Amino acid sequence: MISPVQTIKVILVDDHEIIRDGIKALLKGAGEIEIAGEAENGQQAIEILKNREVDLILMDISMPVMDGIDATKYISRNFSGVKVIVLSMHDDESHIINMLKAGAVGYIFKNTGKTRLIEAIKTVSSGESFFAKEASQRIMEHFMQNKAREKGNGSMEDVEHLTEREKEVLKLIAEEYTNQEIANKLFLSPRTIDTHRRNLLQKLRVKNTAGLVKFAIKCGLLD
Amino acid sequence: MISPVQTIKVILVDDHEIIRDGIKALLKGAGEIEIAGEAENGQQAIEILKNREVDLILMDISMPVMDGIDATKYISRNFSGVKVIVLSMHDDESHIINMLKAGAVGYIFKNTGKTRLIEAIKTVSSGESFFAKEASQRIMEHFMQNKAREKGNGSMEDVEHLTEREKEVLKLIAEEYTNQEIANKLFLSPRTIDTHRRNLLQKLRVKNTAGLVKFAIKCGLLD
DNA sequence: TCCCAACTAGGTAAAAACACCTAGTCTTAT
DNA sequence: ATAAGACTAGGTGTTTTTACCTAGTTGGGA
Repeated sequence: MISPVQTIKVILVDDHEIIRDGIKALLKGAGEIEIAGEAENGQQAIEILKNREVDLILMDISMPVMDGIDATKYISRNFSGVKVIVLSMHDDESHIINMLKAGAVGYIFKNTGKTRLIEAIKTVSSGESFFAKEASQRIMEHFMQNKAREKGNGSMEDVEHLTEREKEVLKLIAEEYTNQEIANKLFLSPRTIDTHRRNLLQKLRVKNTAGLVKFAIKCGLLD
Repeated sequence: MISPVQTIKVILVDDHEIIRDGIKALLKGAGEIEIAGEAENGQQAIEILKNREVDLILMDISMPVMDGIDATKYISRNFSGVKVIVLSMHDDESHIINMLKAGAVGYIFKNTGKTRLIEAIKTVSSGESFFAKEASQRIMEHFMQNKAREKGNGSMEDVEHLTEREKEVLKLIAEEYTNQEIANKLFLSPRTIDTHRRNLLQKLRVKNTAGLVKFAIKCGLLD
């Protein structure tokens, strides 16, 4: 049986010793939390996990050798019992979302107070997730704008300027046919397809086949 | 000045009176939490918001007249200071993700204990988010597998066989870069990119750049 | 009638992609 | 210790795409 006042074994992962010391000082008073180790990068953190029993990791993002994203990705796949809380200075969406995708279940900032930090550790340790205000907001924005993008369309006006023939050619390009093959299908010269192709590149203001295909998909020219 | 022991004004939204009473009983002891109102559906909840000052809403999902998803959507857009915690019986991904998209910043279950409930209210009230264990897991699953679903297409399992480098190159190809440009970005030889490209063509069983781009979009490597 | 836009097609070149090939280094797993 | 896979990169050659030209035909509208 697990005692209800079981200590939470935490390791700190950050390449700045001063920050690690600061966190240690903050957690000194909290009786149920035990600092079970420290690491300067993701690699070292994983080494510790192999040898010690750990409940939770406070993980920085930017670190040499192995950064927090890769480390978290590895840990969440290979040590599924270990929770990762990101302890970051960055509140930009990409960092937050990347850490979420990597498997982090908490995200707090380095200016967080003692009470919040302990609250976060206990919350995550009991299976919930804990995202600080700014992190929450970014996650929300990510979800919302995703939804907005589903119906909104970027440069959709451009499709209006395409002729029927051009749309036909564009569709076949996106279906992986070469100019020669398209010419055969449409009973035209390959040079004609080439001309259509160049006009498409210009009208849609894209660089190459990749851009054409993306546009074709965006306009729903394919199934 | 706002007092540090400001009470949190909460309203309960659920179409079952018994459940509302249960919650009220649970929150009786918590001094800093005040039940500022009750509603049987989203419509009523919004009416209350127009007349009273409210900090937080405990919101059910399935309700007559106006369900929790629509209500939360409206509230998060029109009463941005009001936090919504979902109080649900459902732990399936679609409910959780839909409420997230609607703007909920907390998700707990109806079998949650008193301590957890109060913890959740305080956490959300202070600007953080609070997701119960199962909700966290579903959110993680959603992020991880993300576009990995949509299994109607035969080739989706192919993405598993791509290496990190290959996915990186594929992404850049879809972003309209040439091999030379990709090589410069990654500090590699153009021939290496060429090799990756050919391996991608083979692994994904597509004919050319168009096929690569379509695959990249299909498995969400872009955006 | 005349003009315009769409569609067609060719010349010439360069750049890029595609096709087979080999092969070294490095890490990880057995 | 060995095998396997990832990542790297080169050789050689063909096919395709991209670029910058010109230019003829057609059908519909001013």
